[in-house]
Order: sequence, then structure tokens, then C-alpha cells
Amino acid sequence: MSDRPLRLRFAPSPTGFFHVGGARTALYNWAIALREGGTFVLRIEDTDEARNQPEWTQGIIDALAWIGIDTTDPHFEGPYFQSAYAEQHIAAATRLYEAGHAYYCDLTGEQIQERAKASGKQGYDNYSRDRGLAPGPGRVLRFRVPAGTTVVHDLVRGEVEFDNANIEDFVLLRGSGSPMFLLANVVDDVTMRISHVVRAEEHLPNTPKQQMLWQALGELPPVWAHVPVLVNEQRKKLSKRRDKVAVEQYRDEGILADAMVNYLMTLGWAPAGDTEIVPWSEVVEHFRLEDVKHSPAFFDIKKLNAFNGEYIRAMSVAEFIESSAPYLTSDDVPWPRELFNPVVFDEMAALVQERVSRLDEIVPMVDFLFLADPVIDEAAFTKVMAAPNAVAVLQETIGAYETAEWDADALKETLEAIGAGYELKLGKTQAPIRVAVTGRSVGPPLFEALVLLGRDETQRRLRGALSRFGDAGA
RNA sequence: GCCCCCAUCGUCUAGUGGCCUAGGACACCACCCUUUCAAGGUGGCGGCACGGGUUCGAAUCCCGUUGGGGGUGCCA
Repeated sequence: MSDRPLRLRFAPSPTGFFHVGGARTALYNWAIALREGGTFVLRIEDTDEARNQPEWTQGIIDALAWIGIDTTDPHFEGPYFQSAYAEQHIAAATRLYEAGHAYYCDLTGEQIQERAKASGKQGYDNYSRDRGLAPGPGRVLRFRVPAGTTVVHDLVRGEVEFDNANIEDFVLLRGSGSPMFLLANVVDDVTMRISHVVRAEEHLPNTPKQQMLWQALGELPPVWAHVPVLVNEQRKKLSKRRDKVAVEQYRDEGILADAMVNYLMTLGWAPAGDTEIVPWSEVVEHFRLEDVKHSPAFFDIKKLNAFNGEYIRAMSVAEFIESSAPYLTSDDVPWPRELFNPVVFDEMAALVQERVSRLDEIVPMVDFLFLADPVIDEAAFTKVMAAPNAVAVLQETIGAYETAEWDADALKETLEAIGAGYELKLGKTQAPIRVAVTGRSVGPPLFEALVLLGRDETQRRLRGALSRFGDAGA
């Protein structure tokens, strides 16, 4: 089974956004396809009520492209749509029926429950197995699970043995005649000549059923690999209801694709050596399914952010400026568009770059440069101005900055001298100036910002702060 | 209930019988640097779930217990 051409597949169902767990599974498949010269097949499993399908599908394709899985890459094939192959699925089911591997059953869900209650056992009791029912409306087609055991050879878990006695005769075709997931999935994998099925662990219980289907269809099963699921802080499988799982959302918040990819790969696997931050090329070279951990991994946003900070700081300033642009020119920006000055931002960029871990932190860090008036954080203002001599420092600074040379060093020295008169260190002295000009007590380096703001605007803001005390400054 | 999977610092992991006094990273704490905040540097806190074996030797192998997770649809 391993001498077939290497063909992997990623088979998401279009549910509206791209799940980080799906992204990791896709990446695992992709890394293998790339290194081994195999093919990565994208198949959209849209057989359920897939409303709005084209939109969701495009979302998946865009998200895959973002993490580097590009539809134009020679290793990429697809997308295929499962819904387009319904006839094949049904044809396969018919073959299974004709070969005696499947039979029709007319029991309703209620009837199955009643029988289960009466017998004290759970689930369907294979009641219709030998009733020889013909196909008919409302009748489902069930697979006749053979006696014996099914051994699944799994690249990450080894051999997993299932007693077929614990597997009930599952449904292949609904009463409406439409194919079920288990069947469609296998038939598609067979026709697409898939050699390796790499997917999340939640599918492991399905695997013996699917393997029996492969065999009943006269095919050699693929190599299986079930990777551990991603969990939340409560150690539950990541769910879209309570957890933040949309790749698109992280992208919009300014997580870099490279950082996301790198982080995702370290969940369940680790590059050799003491460094987790490694380029994709190294991942491709070293990733092995056999090395994937067996236990679930917590998707830790803090660590993702830390990775992202590393990637941001590794960029050139020019790259950083380019990546910042969408955030600075979006419609959500707090300043009037006409007041934004890219030249000013570019001057600040290097200082901002080493202070953010996500791109969306840029705007609140530089907003005071482009706002007509800074938004004053009242708590910070009150606290800073209550410090001994804070107001006096403010007053004196206004006077000194009237004539000071307008460069960062001079502004710093001037303020240092003023602070010295009150026996204050620069850290204390700059606080009232910072809050007066930026509105906050934290932010990027002050004097560099003042230079960009200009003397007039700086003085205006300093006086504005002073006037808050009633005794209009100047 | 039944079936299956899993178990190293709080978290992600290294570790495949002696190199382990269990290594790294994130987080946290302290200190240094410092113009606030970061970044950077130094140090610290903190773990092999438990009990039996096997072995000269067990985080590593076996069994059991406990604990967690996944599955159990005419969903995918």
C-alpha cells in the first residue's frame, strides 16, 4: 500500500470559516506532500446542507493560500466538490448491495430506539440483516459488518485493533437515497487514489468502518494517520461556539502567516534542537508523522502572540511598514483620514516594531500622532499629575520648549535639566509630558514623537493639559 | 453504558533503558539595562499521575489503577 504514488488529501466541510485545527491538519499534509514530492488534494465535503457554498469554499481557499498552501503550486490538486460525485457514491453502494456487503433496512429511528430499550442494549441491533428487504422509499442501505477484528495501521498510533462485534451495521445510503459521509468519503478517496489519510484523531473511531469499506470495494486501504486534536484551556476539543478558532480572525488581528504556520506546527511536533522558531523550509525537511505526539495540545494564544512578536521583530523596517499599511488606512482607524501622515509613521516605525506582538496593536500606539487632540486617559492623567512637582515640570517645560532646539537629544536634555531642579529622574520627569501629549502614561519613546509632532503642536498640547487645572497656562 | 485514544514543569515540548542532578520555549517572579512601555540580558519558580513488576539500571519496557480526551446520528 505504500508503493502507490503519494497522494494526500485535505477534506474540510465548508462551515463558514477556516478552523485552526483544520489549518494544522492541512499543514501536516502539505509538508509531507512537499518533501516527498506527493500531491495534496483539496476536496470540499459539501454533501450536507451546504448553503452559501461558493463563498465558504472561497474562504477555505483564501485561508489555505494565506498559510502557504497555494492552488497554483504543482503539488496542489483541486478543489474537488464531494457533491459532484453523488452518482459515484450511489453506484458504489449499489455494487456493495449486489455483492452482499450491504442490505436494506426499513426501521425508523424510533423503532431502533424501542428495540434497544427492549433488549437493554444500545444502538441498532442489525435487525434487518437477513430479512432480504428490497430497495424502497424510506429504506436505508446498511453495511453488513463482517465478524472478526479490524486492525488499523496508523502512522502516529501504531496498530489499533477493533472488535467488529462492537461495530453496528452502519448506514451507507439514507432513506432518501443520498450517500452518507462514511461512504462518500471512502469512495472519493478510492477514486482519487489517495494513499495516505492524515486527519484529526476524532476520526479514529470511524476508521475501522472505512477500512472495511475499502476492502469490500476490493481495494487496499490507505495508510492512516490520526493526529491529536487541538484543545482549549478546559482540555476540550476546540469548538467554534466557545473558542476563538477562525484563522481569518487571527489574520485580521495581525498575526503573520509565517508565525501562525510555525506555531501550528509545534502543536504536537517539535523541530530538532532547542529552537521552536524555524523557517517553513526546515519544517518541510524534518517533519515526520511518526514523530507526532499522541496527546492533545492546547492552542495557546499567548504563545502564538510571542511567536508573532518574534516574527515581527525579524522583519526589516520596510517590511514592517508595508505590513502596517492595511491597519493604518482601514476604515476603523480612530483619526480623521486627512490627518494621517505616512512620513510621520515611517519615522516611528522602527520604534513601534519592537513594541508590538500583533499588527493590530500598532494603531493605538501611534494614534496620538494623527489625532487632532489626544484622547486623555483620565486615570493616568490624574495619577501622573498628582505626583510631586508634576505641574511645575509641565509649566517649566512649556517655557523651555519655546526656544529649545527641536531634536530628540536636545528635548531630552532640556527635560532632564528641568527634572534635576526637582531632584527627579527622567523617568518621573517625562511622565506629565507624555500624558499631556499622548494621553497615556505608556507609549513609544517620547522625544522622538515630539520631534515628529512639531513644536507648535507639542506646545499646544502641553498648554492644553495645563489649562485643565483651571489656571490657563502660558 | 459501550468502544477507542492519551498521560514529562501552569502550557507547548526534548527525551526511544545508563549521557537525566530531566533540557528548551511560552507564561509568571526578581534583578540588570532604560525616557514610559516594550525589546534585550541574567537568574528564579516549576514536571516524569499513582502502584506494581522486568532489569545491574527505568521518564523511557510490561501490567494495573486513577485521571483526561475522542467517538458512539438517516452530521461531517
